[in-house]
Amino acid sequence: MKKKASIHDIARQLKVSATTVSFVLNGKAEEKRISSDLEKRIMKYVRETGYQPNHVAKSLRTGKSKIIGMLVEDISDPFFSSIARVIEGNAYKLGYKIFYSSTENDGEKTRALIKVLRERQVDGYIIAPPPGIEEEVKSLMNDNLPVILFDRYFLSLETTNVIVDNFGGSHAAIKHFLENGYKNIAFVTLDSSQTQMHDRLKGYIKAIAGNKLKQCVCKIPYAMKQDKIVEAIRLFLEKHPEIDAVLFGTNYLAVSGLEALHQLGLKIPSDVAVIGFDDNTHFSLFSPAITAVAQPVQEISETVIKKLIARLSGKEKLAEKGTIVLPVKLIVRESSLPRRKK
Amino acid sequence: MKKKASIHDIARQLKVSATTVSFVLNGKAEEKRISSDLEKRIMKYVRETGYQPNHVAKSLRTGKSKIIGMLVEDISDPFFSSIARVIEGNAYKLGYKIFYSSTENDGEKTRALIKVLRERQVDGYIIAPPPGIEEEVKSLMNDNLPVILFDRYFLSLETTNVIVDNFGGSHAAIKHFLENGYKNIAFVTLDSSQTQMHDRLKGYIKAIAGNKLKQCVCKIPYAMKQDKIVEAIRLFLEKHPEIDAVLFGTNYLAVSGLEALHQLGLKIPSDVAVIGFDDNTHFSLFSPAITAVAQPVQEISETVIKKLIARLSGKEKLAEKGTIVLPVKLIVRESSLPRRKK
DNA sequence: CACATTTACTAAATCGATTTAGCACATTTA
DNA sequence: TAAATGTGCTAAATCGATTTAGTAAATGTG
Repeated sequence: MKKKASIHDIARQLKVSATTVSFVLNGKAEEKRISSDLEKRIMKYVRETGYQPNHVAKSLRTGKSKIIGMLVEDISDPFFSSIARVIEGNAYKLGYKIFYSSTENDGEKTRALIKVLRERQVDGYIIAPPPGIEEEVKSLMNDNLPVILFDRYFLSLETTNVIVDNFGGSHAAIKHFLENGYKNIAFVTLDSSQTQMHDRLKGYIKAIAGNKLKQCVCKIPYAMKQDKIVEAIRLFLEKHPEIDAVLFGTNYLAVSGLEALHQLGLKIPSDVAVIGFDDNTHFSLFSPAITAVAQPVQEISETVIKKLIARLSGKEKLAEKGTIVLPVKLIVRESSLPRRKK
Repeated sequence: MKKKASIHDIARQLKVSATTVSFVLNGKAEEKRISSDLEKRIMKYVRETGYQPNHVAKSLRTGKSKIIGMLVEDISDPFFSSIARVIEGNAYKLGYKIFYSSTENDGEKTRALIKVLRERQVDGYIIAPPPGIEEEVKSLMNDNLPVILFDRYFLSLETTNVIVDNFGGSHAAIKHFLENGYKNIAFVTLDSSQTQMHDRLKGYIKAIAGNKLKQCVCKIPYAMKQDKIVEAIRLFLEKHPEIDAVLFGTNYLAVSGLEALHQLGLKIPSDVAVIGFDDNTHFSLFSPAITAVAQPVQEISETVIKKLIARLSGKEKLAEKGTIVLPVKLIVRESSLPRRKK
């Protein structure tokens, strides 16, 4: 295992100074008045030896890392992983790498992750924050580090946020149920006060209240295991036999809910109609195919990275703080169509 | 934005040397005979000021980063993302962070990613390699860097590999079809010579040949878009109306295949029975539920991280090279049950 | 009491880059 | 011809940690 050549080794071999090599390598040959003759000689040698600068040393000196830290709730959730994927691709083109990790919506773990990212001098942060990390986010901003929050945010902080129209999404879903003749509409959501869930709940309540119907909300505790969720939803449905339609607040609640309906032998949509908040590649393959409020993954990703890069490159105009709300789209499939008469 | 305190600042404040502070911070106080009095004083001060060592500087000096680089084909594929998730969790407990990225099975992109990881001095590599990066992997090994390959590997390299019994998996799937009365069994796979696909194909061929049946293989080119795949499978099925059962070589081929069957109005399993290689959280919710060859995600993840940590901590015994083959499990659901008589 | 050993601590080198300040020589200007 | 300007390059400081090779004082030994 021979150890890697440093810029000094290069300099020694070529009988020039490390300074000169550094200038050439950073494209400052002209600016620093290095003769194009020497420049070529250095470039040639570097190319031939395959010299790779040590970026750790570079980061130490410059304080920059060309790395963006990204914290999502769960990288194995298709919503987050597809966003991560698009962001990674775009960042890559701009010379940035993405370093992502799952928070599991756990404040403690997230604090530790932010600490690690700071230690590594990442240049910017993209976070779908769990509850209770306001202080850490504020501290990042105090130190003038670029932070973009997405999916949810903190009302108490003046950050740059990229979210979707959660209120409008669930409101439209309920309206769609009503138009198709459903009247006893339940909302199965998380017991969470995070903005995205809060807004979805408000959209539901507004639509229900506006039509003088009865609210019926099932709140699933956070971090419950999949099989427990199925059980909880089953019990909820058994307790409320009048329910003829259900809006599920998240992707995985919908999946668990479908399982619960299956266990109860309830047919979709003739017994109970279903809509999921957040679409899923597979919803169209279910039978019946599941209606969903689709979030614009591509647009979310592009907006997030655009905002972050604007901050990183000092384009203050584009980088203004505030909340960007992207539209959602109700994708109507079989699971919410009018019921056949029994 | 005040700049962060360095170890020298701490030392200056306490009127001791940076050396001493470093020793204390690294738990070497006793070994280096720092009086427990001074040790406490330093620890107290560090705690109170919230001093955070600069890990970039630390990495530069020690050559270690406590970061593991992980390259998967596609982080939004549930197979890879769930493995990433488990590995991340385990590594975290051992003081390592995971830095993962998607290769898109593209050699060029992967080479670039490996380069970045090397520049950042990651301590170890976990790679699901795309074709054609033998040289890079060899180079990592030459430099004595720990590398674990998983999901697929290179026959030409003596690496540590963690894979599943691909041959056995598809062999068992075909056997299951035969036992349920299917005779014209097709295999829809990728046009790839990577080991995992190769072995799955061999398992199919062996089972078919052993029973004197006719082979019928459909090879989908790599990197084809989802809708094109659906079309290709549809054409394949139309061209071979005799097919009464299909084994799909990967998760996403199965999903596309189901869509193709749907478009052709073919019923599962009465017209065509189906098995997917690689299970999916949603397969049990499809109707009919889809039979699948399930890979032991948890076990793969644990084996990978165990092997890597063994190498990192110098436990040579545990860290021996070679290929670990984990068993797969055929999860029988409705899509492969005996057909009702027409 | 002289010498060896132990204790408690530190100065300075090092990792590999970037960057500031400036040197020596050539050329232009007044 | 002396001063000013331009050209081409480099020495040394710096980023913030770790680590080697010590030193001075206290204690132990015969």
